Amino acid sequence: MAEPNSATPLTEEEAGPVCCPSVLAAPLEAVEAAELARGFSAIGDPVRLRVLSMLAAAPQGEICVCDFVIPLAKSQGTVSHHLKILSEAGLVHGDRLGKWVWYSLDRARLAALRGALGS
Amino acid sequence: MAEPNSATPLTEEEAGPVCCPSVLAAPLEAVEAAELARGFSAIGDPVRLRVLSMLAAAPQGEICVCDFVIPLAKSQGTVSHHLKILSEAGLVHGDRLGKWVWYSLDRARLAALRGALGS
DNA sequence: TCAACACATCGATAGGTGTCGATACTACCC
DNA sequence: GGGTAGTATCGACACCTATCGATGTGTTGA
Repeated sequence: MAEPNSATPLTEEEAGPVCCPSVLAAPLEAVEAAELARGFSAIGDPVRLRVLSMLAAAPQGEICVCDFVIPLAKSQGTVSHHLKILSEAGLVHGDRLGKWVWYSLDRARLAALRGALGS
Repeated sequence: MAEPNSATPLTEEEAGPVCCPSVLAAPLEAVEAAELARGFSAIGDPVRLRVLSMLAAAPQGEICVCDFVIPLAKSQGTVSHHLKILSEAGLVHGDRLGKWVWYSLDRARLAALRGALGS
């Protein structure tokens, strides 16, 4: 377990300053990797991806919880659960307006995850 | 559970042809969402993100399994497990050369996932 | 042929996750 | 204030997943 490789990886300076950790820039430290992994695992679920795509396509930019239930074919509790995960990942935000909570997409956060996957 | 919204989402034609499903293009169908979710859940793990970043930064573009074990601080069996998941997601490829298996990054596949997150 | 090494696979286990139904919380309206 | 409706949370359950150690598989070299 010693013959191959052994070339030293790029240092932080060689790879440029770390603004937003990128998978392609330099070997990720465990902490950076954990942070990014939380974001990607949030979108690593088909229901949550559909939530994001529905929000992205919503003409007025936001959708209330109740209008997710039928299209997603999930119980209201399950929908709320997924929205909470997306919210904690910073991908969506919920605004209470009367009885309803309107969720909207955080495109900047999504772009940040996208940026971590390339240049 | 009926008052808000009810604006019809964009049809497939209005949103353009579907080449590679994108989260931002149009509401994802369950099948498309499941396909994308498999890719994103593959990179939704800190160990696998570190594998990808190590491969991206490798001067010769490939790393053998044995050289992941110490940096990742995981057992050889666990490393092999993660490489299999990445391989099944099409994100890495392994080439056997003698006793060693050299893994390399599939940048096109990574770019495809990146593309699904934006334009 | 046999020993040594690299890698994959297996079995077991602890912890995480998606899901539901039920319940609690919040806001509106009569 | 009480009923109604939308949302969040809880408890329970089945399933998945990350991890390890052990074992199996394939390759090299003596």
